[in-house]
Order: sequence, then structure tokens, then C-alpha cells
Amino acid sequence: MPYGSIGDVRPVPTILHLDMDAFYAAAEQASKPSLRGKPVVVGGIGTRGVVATASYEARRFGVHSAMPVAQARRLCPNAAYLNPRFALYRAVSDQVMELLGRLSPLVEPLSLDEAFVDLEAGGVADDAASARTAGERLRADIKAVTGLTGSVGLAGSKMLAKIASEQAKPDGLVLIEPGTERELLAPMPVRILPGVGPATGEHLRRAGMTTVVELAEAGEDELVRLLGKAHGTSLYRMASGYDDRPVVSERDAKSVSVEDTFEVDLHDRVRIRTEVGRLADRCVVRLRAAGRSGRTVVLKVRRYDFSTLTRSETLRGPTDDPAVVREAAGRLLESVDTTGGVRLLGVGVTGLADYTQEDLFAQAATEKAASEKAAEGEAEDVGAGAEAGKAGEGEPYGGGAAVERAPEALPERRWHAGHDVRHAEHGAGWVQGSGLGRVTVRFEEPTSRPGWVRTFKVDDPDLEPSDPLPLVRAADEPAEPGESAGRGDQVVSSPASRPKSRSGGGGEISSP
DNA sequence: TCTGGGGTCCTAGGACCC
DNA sequence: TCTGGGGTCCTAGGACCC
Repeated sequence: MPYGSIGDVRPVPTILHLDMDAFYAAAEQASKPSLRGKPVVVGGIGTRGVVATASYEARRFGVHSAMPVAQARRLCPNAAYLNPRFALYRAVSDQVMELLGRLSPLVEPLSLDEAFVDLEAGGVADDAASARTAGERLRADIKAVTGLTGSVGLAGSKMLAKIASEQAKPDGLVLIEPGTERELLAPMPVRILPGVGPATGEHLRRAGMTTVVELAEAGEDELVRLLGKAHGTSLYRMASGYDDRPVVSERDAKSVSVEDTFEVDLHDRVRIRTEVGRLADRCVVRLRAAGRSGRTVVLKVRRYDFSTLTRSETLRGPTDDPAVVREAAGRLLESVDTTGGVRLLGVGVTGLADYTQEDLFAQAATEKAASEKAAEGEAEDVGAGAEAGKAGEGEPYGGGAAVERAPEALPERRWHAGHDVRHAEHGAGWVQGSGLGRVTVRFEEPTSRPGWVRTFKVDDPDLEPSDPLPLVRAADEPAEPGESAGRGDQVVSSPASRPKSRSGGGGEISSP
């Protein structure tokens, strides 16, 4: 430990926590000019979806993360509801992480939009003033490179840096001077401490503790008695302002899993079996992509009443063979009662080992089989199956190698709300909605003015899906004439000129 | 209101071994 | 034969986080 005894926090606020503001929703607003300044909700759009991120405009209506989308729609019917586009978020995240990497070799990503950075290890800060300077410059760089805002917390420990960034939101920076942390924490609700969720919060409330200072005063023994050894000791330390967890840059994944919630509960045992097989294949594709193999196969089943159970089986040795994982998952399914219906199925692999190369030919063969299976699965989903396909986005975005689909397996094209498209005549746009054989497209792009909407037949040959465009104009690209100031200002005015109206082809203009 | 998907860590009991 | 203790692995479930 670099400083004194265990339990000390660093005497200088050189641990930085970055949290991007309403990340997915902000990325969508940057990508779609007509949505800037308006409520945007990103999440599963199916009937069983939940909110991943709500823009600040939507939060004013009471919409928040993890809320069922159905409820969000009641609270904020006029918001734009979009499926997540992880390829876009990952691209932006990579840009942000690259900026963090310039500050220090010690960067610990927590998710696409959040990370800790040890500024001291990077040699860019050794006191409060230099840390603040580095934090402000980082925020400016993120804004310049991605067009998005992030909030920064600076403190002598991870916990406090994270609390600081929360207080800084949105678009701010908060630095907690070492020495002031206990005083700062004392009146805060217990829920701000990492590891205190709904259950622990309720547990503590029943024991008469609602603020951090009450936890510290209760003492370690009491908390251990209430919450168990690990949880109790860690909570006591956190509540007392002691947190010496280091920033760690690389951690190996310990498990890989995939799961699907179905729009409609599954009853048919054969169908359930088929889905488990598909999930096993998808899980193995991910496992192999990570260059790992695993020894324990886990089946997860959520029943109609939301009761959830897992069954696991440990193999004699690690595997990345789809047939082996499929069979193990199938065996595990035999021990599960599914009468009444199944709302979710999942397959995972734990006990990961580094991938061991066996027989190159066997590997190539099983890999091919797996991706063919995946392709079949995808094609079937697209069809208007009676049981309905996946909830939400389900399938991975462009990121992974798009599975080649046989031409004859190509049914009606499916247009995902919020996804980018290109039209031969009208250029770049995004799908605003589709249904009844029609698809509605708004023609605008990140660096344009808000655009207008047209509706096409879903099989219009001039329309094709496209990859997300960069959110920020490259430095050498000229600004669009007449465009005011930088990005970031929220353009709400109507465009000065409409695109030429095209008669025929169903290009009808409608209002936003 | 009706609850996603991807993870991590912890607990606890039973098996099994020494 | 009537009682042990510890360590590790496996399984299931639960809390929590983003």
C-alpha cells in the first residue's frame, strides 16, 4: 500500500471517476439532431422492455433507468423510444477510453460509460490543483472528440471519487479534499454507499440506520452481525471513509452468458429445448470470441411468475465445443419444471480457462456449425412467428461479424427503430418507425440540421441499412453553411428548406 | 407498474478428502 | 464406531452494479 496503514485514503485527490451523462440517450441525441432538447428513452422496445437510459428531458417526467418501458410510455408518451445501438456506444466509448489512457496506464472501465483513473500513477497530478486541471481538461477533450458531456469526480478513494462524480452531474466536476470525507459522508443516506441496494437498505432501516454516520457509529461488530462477515466489514469501512481499493486496469472475465426474455411466455417443451440450444450456441460464439473455454455450464430459467432458478453442471475439463455446451444445457433443462410457462431462458459458462488449442479442423468445423445455427436462429426470428421472437434488441449489432444470410432465407426486411439507413436519393437518415409494410425515415445526420420525415414501403430498393456516422465532424471537414455555433447547442428550429418532395414511391412528408 | 441483459461477489450446505 | 476438524469443490440462490 502506498500510504500508511491499511484503511487510509490517499492524502491527495488523484483518483478520478468519469461518468458520461445519460450516455446512450446523449449519444442518440448527438446522432439525431431532431431529438436534441427532447425526451429520449433508450431501452427494450418490446412489451417487456425496461429503460436503459433516459435523457434528462425524459427524467423530468419521472422516467428513470430500469423502469418498465410500458410505464415510461404512460409517464412520457411524447418521448422518442429507441432500441439501443451498442455499436455506436462502443465506438464512442472507445474514444473516451482512449482519452483516459492518455492520462494514466491505470484505467479501470466499469462499463461503456464509466471508469476509474489513477492520475498519480500516470504522473499527471500530484495534488488537488493539478488533479482539477487534469479533470477539466479531460472533460473538454471528451466534449471535443465525442460531442458528449461527462462528469468527473476526484477524491482520495474510489468510493469518494464515484460519489463526487454523482454530485457533479450533469456536465460538472467535483473534487473532494482529503480530510473532509467523513464529515461529507456523515449525513448522506446509506444507499449512496457501494453495496447498499434495496434489500440492504431496508435491512438497515429496520435496524434503525438510515444515514452513513449511523453505520459508522454502530461499529463493525454490529454491522457484521446484521449483514454477515464480508458485507459488514466492507460497509463499516466505507461508512468510516476508509477505502483503499486500488485502481486495477485488467481483469479477466470470470463468466460468459446470454439470455433472452420472450415477448410471450414459452409453453411448448420442444420450442423451449430449441431456444436453449440456440442460446448455448450464442454463448459459445461469445466464449470463443474471447479466446476462452469454460468448465461449468449454467442454465437459467425465469418462469411465468418471475421466479428464477439456475441449474449448473461442471464438466471434467473446460470446453468451447458448442455441442458439449448444448448437450449439458439440454440435460440441465430436463430437471426443470416449465409447466405454467417460461419468460426467460439463459445459458452461461463459468470456470473459464484460457482457450486451449486442440484440433484446428475440429474447431473450424464446430465454429462453422455454431454460426450456421446462429444464422438459422436469426432468420427464424425475423419471420412473423406465432410465438414472437426476442424482446428488445437481442442480437448483437454490427460489432461482431454479421452472419451471412442465404438469399432464399431473406424474408421481409426488418427495420429497427432508431437505426441508421441510407436512401439512394435522400441520403442518410434513421428509422423512426415501421409497421404495416411501411417504414418511416427521418433524413438527418449528426452534423446536419434537424430533418424531415418520409415513409416508404419496407421493401423499397433505394433504402438500405447503414453504419452509424461519427457524431463529430472531422476537423478538416467544412462546417455546413449557415449552421450556427458548435454542436451541443440544441437546435429546435425547423429547417429552412425541405428536401424536394418526391411524388410516387410513397415519400410523404409528415411533421415530427 | 410489472419487472432487460451482462456481469461480480458472497453465503451456505453437502460431498469428499485428509 | 458414535465421534473431529479443516479444506476444497460443487451447487443454488441472492444482492448488487451498470
